[in-house]
Amino acid sequence: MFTLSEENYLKAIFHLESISGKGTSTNAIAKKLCTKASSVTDMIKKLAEKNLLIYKKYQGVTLTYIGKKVATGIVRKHRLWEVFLVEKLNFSWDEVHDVAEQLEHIKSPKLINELDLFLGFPKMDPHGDPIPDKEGNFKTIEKRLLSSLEVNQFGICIGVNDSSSDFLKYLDKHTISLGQQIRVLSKESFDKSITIQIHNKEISISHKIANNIYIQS
Amino acid sequence: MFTLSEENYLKAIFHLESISGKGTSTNAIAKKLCTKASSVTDMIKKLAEKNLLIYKKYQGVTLTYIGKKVATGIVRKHRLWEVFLVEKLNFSWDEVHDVAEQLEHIKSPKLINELDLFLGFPKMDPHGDPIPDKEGNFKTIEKRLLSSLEVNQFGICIGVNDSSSDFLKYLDKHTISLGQQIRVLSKESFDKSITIQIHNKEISISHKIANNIYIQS
DNA sequence: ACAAATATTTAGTCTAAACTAAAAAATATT
DNA sequence: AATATTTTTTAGTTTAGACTAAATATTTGT
Repeated sequence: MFTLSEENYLKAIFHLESISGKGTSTNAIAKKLCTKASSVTDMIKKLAEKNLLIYKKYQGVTLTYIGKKVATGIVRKHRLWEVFLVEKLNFSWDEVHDVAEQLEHIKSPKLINELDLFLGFPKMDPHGDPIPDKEGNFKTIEKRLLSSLEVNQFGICIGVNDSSSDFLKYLDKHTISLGQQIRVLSKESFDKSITIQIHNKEISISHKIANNIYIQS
Repeated sequence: MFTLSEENYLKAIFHLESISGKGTSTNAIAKKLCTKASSVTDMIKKLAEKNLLIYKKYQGVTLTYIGKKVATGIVRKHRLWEVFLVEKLNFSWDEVHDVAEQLEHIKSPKLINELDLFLGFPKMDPHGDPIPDKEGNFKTIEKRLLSSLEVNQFGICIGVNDSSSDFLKYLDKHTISLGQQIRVLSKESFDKSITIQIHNKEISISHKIANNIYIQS
């Protein structure tokens, strides 16, 4: 159906679109995929030919309905495999990403639907991201960044913005995980670092960390 | 480490070698992979460069120790994934091959070893083929073709030589499966077809069928 | 042993997907 | 508005892995 490369472009564009809510620039795609803008131009022409996205020179791209379907299909596979790895194969949440990047390209509708059944139709992956259903539909739940909480406010950690191994290991070290209650004790205006209470312990985290943790409040 | 194409060549050569016990000709590889001899020549030069096989012009190839290790690694992955598909995801034995062909190329030592553990270290895949262990070792059990049995001899079906969906569906239709006892009732010299008894039923099967069923007797 | 048939290799071409360097368009700055 | 900067595109290369057609080895048949 689609090549590995085509699928990776569609997924990247889908993510960029869902963050910005707008069309996506050539440069943004290049950055996301660690490639060059000229390579992106080539590929988006090809994807436009196949009606997966709308492209007008110098004006970036927008996924078509079909393009979005394909992209959510890949996201669905990625997230279901992550659940499988954590729940069945003893992977920790910082180990799943690279393997899931490979598994998401396996082509077999039966495989992924049976996997979904086997896992009990999970709604979230190990990082708190929603798993699209067979039709590609998923609800994005209300969430805000920990960095946006005011002093003395609190909320439940429900997701992370960065799924890199380094970041997730940092969270593990400080016993921050999904479902945990976090209260903001103080905010430092100088470097925007904040002190939080978690598990009855107080810890200080940088703005960058707080900016990658999602909270439901 | 290795490309998809390189892995497919190594696996094909490994299979051809283990059938013939000898080195493998360019043409045989081309046939197995449905490609052209000239493409094979190109690739085996590359694999020889990487010390995965020994190649002398016009003399075919033989896998090196390393080449065999890589090949058995792929076979191990293929067969473990087949077990997973059948035991956990409700696949039938005629549905697993194509998906396993994709899954066998996923690169993650942890993934495959955890899968092995999750499945309880199976020794056989759904077609009766042995699964290499972590080190690539596996025992090939004594087996003979059903077609080689004499009249009134019997044995247990322990494997198949052809894993194509068509063949396996044929076996399902005639209730032939692994572990079944089969007795040869008569052999027709005209077309080499044989009549067998299985499940207290008598059925007649062609030589080609009998030649693709392995028996332990 | 020699011709015929078959197998293998070489040489050159094609495609997908990347790249660099240069040109062109869009945006920002003064 | 004119210039500078940034973004995007074009044009031309590169690499892996396939291909065809032609050349060369090897094997087979008489």
